[in-house]
Amino acid sequence: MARRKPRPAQDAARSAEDQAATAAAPLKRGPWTAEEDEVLARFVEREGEGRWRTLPRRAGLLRCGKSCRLRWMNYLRPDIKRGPIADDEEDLILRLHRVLGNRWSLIAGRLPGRTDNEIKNYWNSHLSKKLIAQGLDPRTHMPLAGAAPSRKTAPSGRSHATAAAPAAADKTVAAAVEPAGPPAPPAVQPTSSAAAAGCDARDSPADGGDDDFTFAAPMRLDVVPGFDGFGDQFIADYGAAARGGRFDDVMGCPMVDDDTFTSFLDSLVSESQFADYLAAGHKNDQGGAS
DNA sequence: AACTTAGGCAACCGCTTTAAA
DNA sequence: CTTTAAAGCGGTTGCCTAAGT
Repeated sequence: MARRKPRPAQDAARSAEDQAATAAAPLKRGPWTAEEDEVLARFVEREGEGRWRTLPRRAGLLRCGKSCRLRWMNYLRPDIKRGPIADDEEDLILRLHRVLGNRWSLIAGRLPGRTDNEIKNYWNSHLSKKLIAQGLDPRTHMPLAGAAPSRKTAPSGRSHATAAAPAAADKTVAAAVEPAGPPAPPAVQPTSSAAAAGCDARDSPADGGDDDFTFAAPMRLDVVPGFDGFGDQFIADYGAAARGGRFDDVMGCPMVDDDTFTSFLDSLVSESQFADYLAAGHKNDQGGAS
């Protein structure tokens, strides 16, 4: 692989606020040192998370706030789980990805101690290749051979450069998947401008979690084993949601609410839990979630 | 042993959303 | 209502290193 040239000095690309926040101090980039880690960890433990923009100045770090937040979230947080992804975690990632697509933060939210970045990297470097080796399209989880050619799915609906320039880590995947031709529609094809504009599964910072959910992207619930009926309703709901609404206000009908969806995600932890979930009567949730 | 290639992963970037002013 | 700050997200980049030649 041709090694990429080091990035040019990108201070010009830094946001104005970042520059202002650091008051002309040259920002340090690249890998964090142990000393920086210690300063940041101590500061966050003392002052708490938040106010990332001004944190570097207050903590005496020559980093931008974004960098500090990322370092804390992905590496320094005390609840980060170290070590390789276990088999059951891998299985759960696969299940969740099959339903959620590239919503790494949502997937990470179901794997305690794992970060979205870690899962994203693991997916790109391991799992996508594993699926390809199994003859499955890593984006749709559908068979590659004989399957309708897959769309360059951009689940978030705002994949700026993705379609034109696949990530380096994804080049193999793209090469393996792309030649098939024109894309296939996702299971739920959003058609409205709202969907096209990218209603996102982004969590609200205020609620701090993944229990506040809107959709724009393909949801592959039809490929979830044992998803007859219940899945149809989910898909219908998601389709409606994707067309601009939320679960509880789409078309004026009682829809699957956020708690139900959260419950469903929880059920993906294992086949047995999923079976329990269905057995517990959630098939009826479509009529009116509690 | 020297060099090249490819994989893994940490870090960065651009963008969007939300809340506060 | 508008503007701005803060936070978060997914995609992308590039460094490091193991494996291959």
